[in-house]
Amino acid sequence: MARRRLNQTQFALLGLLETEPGTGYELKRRIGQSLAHFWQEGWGQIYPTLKHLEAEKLVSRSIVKTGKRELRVYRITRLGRARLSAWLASPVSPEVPRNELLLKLFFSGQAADAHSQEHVAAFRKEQERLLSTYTSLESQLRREAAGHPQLPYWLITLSYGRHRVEALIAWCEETQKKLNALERKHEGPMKTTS
Amino acid sequence: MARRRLNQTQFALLGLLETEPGTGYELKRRIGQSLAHFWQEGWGQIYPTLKHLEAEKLVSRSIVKTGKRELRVYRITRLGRARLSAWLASPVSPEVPRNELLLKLFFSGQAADAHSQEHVAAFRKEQERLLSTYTSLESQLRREAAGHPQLPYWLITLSYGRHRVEALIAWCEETQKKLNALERKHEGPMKTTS
DNA sequence: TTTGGCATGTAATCCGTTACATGATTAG
DNA sequence: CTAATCATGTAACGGATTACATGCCAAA
Repeated sequence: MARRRLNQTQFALLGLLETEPGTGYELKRRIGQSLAHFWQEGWGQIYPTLKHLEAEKLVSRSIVKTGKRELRVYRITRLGRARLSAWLASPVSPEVPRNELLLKLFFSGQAADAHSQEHVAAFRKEQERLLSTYTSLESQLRREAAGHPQLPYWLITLSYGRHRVEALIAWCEETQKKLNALERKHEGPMKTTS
Repeated sequence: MARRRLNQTQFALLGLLETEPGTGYELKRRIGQSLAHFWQEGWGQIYPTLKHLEAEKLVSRSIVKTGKRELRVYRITRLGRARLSAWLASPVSPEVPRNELLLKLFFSGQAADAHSQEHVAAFRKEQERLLSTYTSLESQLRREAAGHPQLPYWLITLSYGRHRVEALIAWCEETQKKLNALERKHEGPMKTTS
């Protein structure tokens, strides 16, 4: 019986299907549009998970013929809705994600730290890029989805990203100063030779 | 030849061994003490990875007998140091971690959202707990490791955590207000019936 | 003497990513 | 005509977590 967990992914798909039925391909596109900054799925997850959800009667599949092509359109079932809301009600499991940047900085004190500066600079650039996409996404949402009942929730997730990246950019600023000072300290003590 | 990746974990171990040799068990303890807020490892990773590192001559193992017991003490080799600094120099790979809380909030607009408030409150509590451990950890570090050459780097990683949780607490505050307003809007329109 | 911490590992499972494989339709 | 996009999957790999299994040693 395998007792597969198929964690998380199945709920992402159920949640998307609750809004509107769709094909696997379309679900992937919708993830890219709406959840991209905090969720990702690959084909290798989506199709097997849909198959699994169907086997458990959490979604149903109907074949839609457009010309010669068969589209497999999935829609959530009553059972699926129940499963989804049970998950929505269950507590969020705490996470301690691994952070490669911090691991490198942590160790860079003992080795050549010539690269910490680059790592922080690259990270900062990435966060600044994120900030600008959040900003434009937000104004786009307010324009195009004004009055949509779910808009407030979408803005909440965007705001999370914004708070986060703003804080991390401030940390970069601070860290870059610290690293510069450390570098000067390594060179400084021998005063002006040239 | 298998071409195993053994990503990340091996570098965490090499980095720790660079500071000081140790047993697998001890490495786990050191991770818990110093990297805990951005890194975790389980037994199932540590022991096989040490074995693998030894096979690749990146660490060496020596048996230390204390009474009847044999301790396997690992130390980093010259080759291991080279591998470590190559990794430290390599760019940090960007990550888009999945965020269960945001996924739940995103979907909660369409289902019973009675639980969003609880989720945010629990998350806030967790962040506040983290903030206080960061604060006490920082003063402890400044006291007990004053003058240690790596101290500035340790403080940098702590500061990351602090910036992050402070921003997320602010987001919680904002979000809780929004959710309260939404709830009132659902009840409000029918004015005072009782 | 028994409990808790030290110490070392294996096995199973879960899950995500990536590569592979295929073919239809549509826009240029 | 041909490139991009729509569309659906499978297979292999990588690696993290969790459970399982074992036994020493010190302190209460």
